[in-house]
Amino acid sequence: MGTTQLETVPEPKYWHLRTVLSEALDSEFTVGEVLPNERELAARFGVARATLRQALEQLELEGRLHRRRGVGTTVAPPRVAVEVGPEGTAWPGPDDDTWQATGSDLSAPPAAVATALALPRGTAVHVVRRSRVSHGQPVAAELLYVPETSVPDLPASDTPSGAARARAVLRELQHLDLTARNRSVELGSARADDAKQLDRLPGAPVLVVTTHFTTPARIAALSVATYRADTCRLTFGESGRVEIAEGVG
Amino acid sequence: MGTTQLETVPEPKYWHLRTVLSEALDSEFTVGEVLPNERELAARFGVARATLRQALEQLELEGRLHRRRGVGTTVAPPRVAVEVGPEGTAWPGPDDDTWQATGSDLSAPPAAVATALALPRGTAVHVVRRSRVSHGQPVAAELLYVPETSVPDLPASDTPSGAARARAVLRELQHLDLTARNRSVELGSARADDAKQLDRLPGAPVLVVTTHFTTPARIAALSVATYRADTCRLTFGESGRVEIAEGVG
DNA sequence: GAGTGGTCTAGACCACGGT
DNA sequence: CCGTGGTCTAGACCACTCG
Repeated sequence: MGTTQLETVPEPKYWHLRTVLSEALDSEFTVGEVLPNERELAARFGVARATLRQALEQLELEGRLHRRRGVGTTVAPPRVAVEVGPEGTAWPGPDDDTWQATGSDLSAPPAAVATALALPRGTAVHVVRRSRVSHGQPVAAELLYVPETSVPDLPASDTPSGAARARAVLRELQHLDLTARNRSVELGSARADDAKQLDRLPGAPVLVVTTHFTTPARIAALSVATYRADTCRLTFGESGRVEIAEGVG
Repeated sequence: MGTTQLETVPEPKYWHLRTVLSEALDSEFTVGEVLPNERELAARFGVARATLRQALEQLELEGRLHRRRGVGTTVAPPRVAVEVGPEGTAWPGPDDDTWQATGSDLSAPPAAVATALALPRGTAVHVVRRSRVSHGQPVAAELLYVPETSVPDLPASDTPSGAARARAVLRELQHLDLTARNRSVELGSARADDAKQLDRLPGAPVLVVTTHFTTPARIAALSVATYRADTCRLTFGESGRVEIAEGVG
């Protein structure tokens, strides 16, 4: 009878740990500070290392921690606000300040892309690779798919691939009366090449932003941009100025 | 000398497994089909169950699988396109078809919310809880924070909390000339209450959509909506019609 | 080479859904 | 009740960074 509500719902250990660590981060650590190593933390909390790691993974997913092999675990700065809409920064012009073209070639896109562009499977398109940097850190890798019919006046290039070719394609695109439509965001995991470009391991969580660029007549290009989910907050309003996060205080 | 490129970069097992399983899902399984259980799959691939689970977690993160304790692992349908912008569905009116008010009270918001609303810490605000359903499945849980000054004419209620009170607050909000601004999307993990509402476990990955609603004069309300990251694709264009995903074929 | 996080193993037990 | 996925353990070894 005298049961005084003893642990109605026994929370998983890793979840409780996450909470405890989260509060410790708020009150006892500063941005950039290095945490004790995993083996020590596990011992200190009396759990197996795997359990401790499960808690750290959560916090990394939430953008609170930054873990690097061979280095250690550090307290992450607040997420960077990255403007992706409505029609602003992601615009496919040659190097603005945020996007930098890294390469381009002419090849067959994935089947799903061909479908979206209403092209027969296996049709080659221009594939432009760009990378986005913010505050000195790489935040996004983009693949821009441009059907040949969208850039009929592209000059024959002596460099079959590379940044120069990419810029040439982007210049041609600017001649079109483009409208960005059907932007969508979903969670994904970084493929090996994206991961390398974003300085992460394969499988790292990313936010995939898909954008259709249309002319009045047809779909002129398709952009698939993968943003680091741990460090980025994607903003769509007219400014990303208003801050929500603020490490308590 | 005669080294013929033997595994230049030994891929992690779980990543390779993810790829193999992903291809198997494309070619040998149909949506809704139940996979063999984890112990069997692990044995079949000759790996420990933990490793197999790491691969399954990746696929679940990518929205390819659906795992339920006590039931099994099934092939997930393609992600649902959920419209969240620019000014459409997420509008805080009383029950439209997509949002359903579930409750409301007057209480002090988290410090970060108070800051964003430019209120002194500890100031009580109306907190309206809503839930969003799509295709019969819960996809989002929202907390809408409304300062008392935004709804001065709210009638005194005999029900101090509950759906009726929530609808009353939402009705009052409609009297204002609201504009949605500074919408942002970031990755988060579901807190215990959100998780329950979304039929997931605590810590499940979610897409957190933060929206500021402003009048010409000031910030009138703040919405924090958490969407299931595994089942949703958030769309911002004028329609979510154009499909990108299509299980190869 | 020393120290870090990343991967992997082989087991155990628990919580939940259906029968 | 049984079978499922979820949690947890105690170890081992690997890949990486840095002094």
